[in-house]
Amino acid sequence: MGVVRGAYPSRVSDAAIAARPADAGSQEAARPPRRVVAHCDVDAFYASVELLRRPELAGKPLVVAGTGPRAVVTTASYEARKYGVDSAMPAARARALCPHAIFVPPDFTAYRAKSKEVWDLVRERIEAIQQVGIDEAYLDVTDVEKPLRVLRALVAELREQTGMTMSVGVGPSRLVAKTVSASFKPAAFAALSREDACERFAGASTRILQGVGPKTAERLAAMGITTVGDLQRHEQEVLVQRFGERMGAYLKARSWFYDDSPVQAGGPAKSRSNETTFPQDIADHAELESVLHRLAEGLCATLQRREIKGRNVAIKVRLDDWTTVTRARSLAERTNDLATVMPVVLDLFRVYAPERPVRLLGVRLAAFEEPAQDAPAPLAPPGQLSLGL
DNA sequence: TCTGGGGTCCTAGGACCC
DNA sequence: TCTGGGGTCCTAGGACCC
Repeated sequence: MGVVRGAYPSRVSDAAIAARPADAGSQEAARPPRRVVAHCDVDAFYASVELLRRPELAGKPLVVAGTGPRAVVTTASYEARKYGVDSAMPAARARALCPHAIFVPPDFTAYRAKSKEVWDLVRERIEAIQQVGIDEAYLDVTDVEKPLRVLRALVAELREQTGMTMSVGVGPSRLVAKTVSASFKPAAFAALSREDACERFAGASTRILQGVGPKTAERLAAMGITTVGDLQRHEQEVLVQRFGERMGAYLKARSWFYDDSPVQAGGPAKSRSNETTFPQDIADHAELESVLHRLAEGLCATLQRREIKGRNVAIKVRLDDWTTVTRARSLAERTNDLATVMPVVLDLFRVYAPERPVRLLGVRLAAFEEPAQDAPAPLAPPGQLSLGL
């Protein structure tokens, strides 16, 4: 049952989506081709997986969260969200807000398995897919005939075969598609043009724009810009002054929902890390060093399993006052060997030698690529290029 | 009853080379 | 002797996303 959620638009037609600007004799060759992009987002993914396993919990507020004193909420069911519980909130606060909620520790193995089920099925239908995390993906359905019909069928099939409910937003860009699905979920199915999005979301907080996080929203608010409409009306010059050339232009473009970023599958990972937050801060360096050993061991095991080696070793230290420090060193050779990595980790830690209690430690390996051996040839021999004139 | 873990990208400054 | 300007590589911090 492809229910249209969110008040707008009550019905979108494939004909309207397919309509393209007349490109007859196109003098305006610069106009980018019109695209149709969908953003697909599984509703309350972790909580939904838990509900499948325990159907007796259906309709009850469910919170997936760790158990430690510093745990945060990973996902809350929509019943729990009614009480103000939301992702990334400290679990203790969630408990205070909704004491009768059922709290379940996360089971990432199960979520990964269900995620594979979901996206394998989507991939069978749609070629151009960019998965983002475990429960989201962008689809480029420009070349799909009757894209909305196909997407509706996909949503129905997904529900039938996997038990998951997917929200879908459609638009001419990833930005519009994402904003639509996020605004109308759960069980969203809606499409908006760029112009519609500009109108529809003009009164909404700047935070709904992907790319505007808490810090940027705060800086904007200090300038009197709290809504997307405020941002639309603001001089780009002023934005550029405050945020720099690039970010200023980016913010202005976002407010008018201009976005030409392509839907493209991400390449191989660029870094891997392993980090942990302690239930209580640790001041003892010997104890901290043994944690580093455990983290490096786990990281190296992962890299060995995946047959990846890195040249850049880094540690991360978060102090009790929340200051976060990173220290990194590049090696001559790529490695995933604990006997090579660990002395570097220890040296970085001992040179930094935190003077306050530590709440988090992390170890990271990066620079996986073979140093570019097939780099493009220089335009001219270096000798000629160098001191020209 | 403060703030997880795993990532990506951007910026800025310094070293070094030509 | 002093001058100018790029490149690249590297480190550190920060914002953002799921």
